[in-house]
Amino acid sequence: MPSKKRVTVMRDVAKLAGVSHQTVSRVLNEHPNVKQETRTRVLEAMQSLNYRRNLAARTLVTRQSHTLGLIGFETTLFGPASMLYGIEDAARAAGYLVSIATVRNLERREVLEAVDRLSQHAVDGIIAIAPKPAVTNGLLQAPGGLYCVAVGGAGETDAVPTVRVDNAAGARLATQHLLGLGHRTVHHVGGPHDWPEAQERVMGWRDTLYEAGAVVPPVAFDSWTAEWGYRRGQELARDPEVTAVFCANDRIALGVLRALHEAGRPVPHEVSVVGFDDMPDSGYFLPPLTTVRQDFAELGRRSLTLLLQHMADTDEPEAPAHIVVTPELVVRGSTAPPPR
Amino acid sequence: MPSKKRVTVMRDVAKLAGVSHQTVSRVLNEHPNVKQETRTRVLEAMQSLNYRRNLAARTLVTRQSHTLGLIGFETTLFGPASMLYGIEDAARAAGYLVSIATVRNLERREVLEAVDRLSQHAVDGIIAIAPKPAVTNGLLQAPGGLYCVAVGGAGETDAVPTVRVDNAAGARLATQHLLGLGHRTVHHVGGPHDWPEAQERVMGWRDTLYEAGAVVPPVAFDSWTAEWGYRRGQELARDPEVTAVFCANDRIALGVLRALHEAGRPVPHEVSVVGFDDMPDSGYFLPPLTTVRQDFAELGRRSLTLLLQHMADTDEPEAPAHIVVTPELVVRGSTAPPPR
DNA sequence: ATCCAAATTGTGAACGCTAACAACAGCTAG
DNA sequence: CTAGCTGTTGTTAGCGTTCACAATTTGGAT
Repeated sequence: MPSKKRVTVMRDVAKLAGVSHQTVSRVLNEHPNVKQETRTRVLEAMQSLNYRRNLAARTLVTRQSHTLGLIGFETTLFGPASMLYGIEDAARAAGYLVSIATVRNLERREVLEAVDRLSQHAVDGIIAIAPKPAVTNGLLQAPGGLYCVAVGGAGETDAVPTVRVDNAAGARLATQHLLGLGHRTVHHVGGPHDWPEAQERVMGWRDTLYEAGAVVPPVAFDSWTAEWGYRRGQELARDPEVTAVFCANDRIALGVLRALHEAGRPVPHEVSVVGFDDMPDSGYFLPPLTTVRQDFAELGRRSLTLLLQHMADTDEPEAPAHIVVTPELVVRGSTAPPPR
Repeated sequence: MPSKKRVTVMRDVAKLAGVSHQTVSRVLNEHPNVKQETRTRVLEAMQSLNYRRNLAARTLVTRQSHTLGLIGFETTLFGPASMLYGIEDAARAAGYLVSIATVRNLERREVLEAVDRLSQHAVDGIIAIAPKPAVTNGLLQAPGGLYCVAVGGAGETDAVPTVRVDNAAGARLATQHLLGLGHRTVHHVGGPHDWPEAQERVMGWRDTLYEAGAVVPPVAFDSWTAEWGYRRGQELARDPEVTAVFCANDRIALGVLRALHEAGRPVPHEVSVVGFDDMPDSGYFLPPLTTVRQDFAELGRRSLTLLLQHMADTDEPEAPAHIVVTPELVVRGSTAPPPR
């Protein structure tokens, strides 16, 4: 009963326009050698038949799907979500669709699985949000002819082109800002111990303290969560020597802020706090958070550009490029000179 | 010079296994009538040749891409991002890949464009994060045979299956909680005026006040941002009658919290505040936010289930299903009985 | 042994598109 | 007037699968 609805195909258009299917194809692909008159005739026919090209057929013969793969992790967080947004935006502008494959944990096996899934679907390239080396390494296993780019991790691997933020520079900015305000030293609340990004931030912070001849307090690592910041914040609040805290990200800072407040140590009058990321609402924390801004969307766009560029360089497999984006300090109300 | 790397195809596997290509196909698709022995022989051949099926060819003939489309809006926010996550997770489990098409603003034209893009890529179905009617309407224009589901909007349209949260019920929960604590009435800070979700929350709140015989204060609408909450919070803080504020979402609540704090009106001792959403860090606001929790990931999963189910019901185009998920109240530290 | 049904395998022919080449027009130059 | 170019169009042959059907084998039951 449900009539077999035949969809219009190239041949139908060709017949209506009185040309061969190949000419239709030429019009579709903007081949130069088509007479203006025929072109319009074909276009009209397409219009009136509401023709849409079958991309599967096209992919089959050209081996190009005009689809890009995105391997993501914890895409519910602000950072990754923004990168996804930036990537998708740029991809659409370049005529690509993006397909996503999320990994639940950053194991090599999962990454390989994601690469496999994407490559079966014939993606033309892959961008991986790759905060840990396992991802970058997994990428190397991608079948030949599949271009990959890693974004947002630390800069260890050389084999895959990467786009990343200079975390150490960001940490420097934060630390220098606090030292510049007159703090004797700066404490740090670390992220997860095994994340290169967290490590780089520690290094930038530590180096800055060294150079300034300041005491380097011990660091504790755990996670990226507010809960961790709260826990660690309670400990730091007990130590009257603590007047400045640099947190590995804004969520941790939020927890620290709460802990300090509850311990009766007003921010910024007694203790200054700096975060990292600049999430959308960090400016409305109590007090508004001074933080290091990463432009995630820009990171995403840059990675896409890099991927496309890499895909275009067919013959020259030159050394993979590495783009490093420098973050900037956003000063708000959570930092001030130390008391007295 | 770069040798034309021929990828292994079904015929290669067939030759190595000493069978016809069709038998290979049967093994691949788990057709029952294949002798156990041949099956293993074929599987071994696949393994040793590292064969991957070409999905484009398969799509061409079966007209099924095993890809689902997701139309998203502002995917950088926590809600949409979580839904995306839930959807992707469930989709993978069901053997589907998810392709995304973000729209920058919720206009009909943009939605149509997104549908078109996805349908050209031969997605088998579309899930739209559809907070406004324009999206749902746009979905109706999808070419025949393309199944669509809308998630997360308000429940107006009947033509498309939907999964949504009972916003009115959530607002009721919040309002009743505050009235139950002894507040004479509850003020509300609205979201964007033209979002059905924002409207539903207003209605749930208003109805509850009516039923309790409480005064219904005026509502102001603007956006979902902390900035708006801050602005509106400053106004409310000036009114000593205000002892309870229900915010259309957690971000607004964050702004309100800051405004109240700066105005010297302690929360919850003088003023109680309730949010909506339960974002990951709401429990670490100052004070920890009492809020209405929506399980976004679950919403995503449910929508995927609904879509698959809808796709399976080939013959019976029965009335579109509407799933309504009830949110729950999470009581934290931002609510207390009114002063005195 | 014989025959029928079921199980297993093989053989074209699509699917809708692009690539490669052939064919034909119109034009310029000799 | 003809050779040779350029611009435009048509023809044929895949791309790698699955589908429909035919062919073959197998396994009882007669």
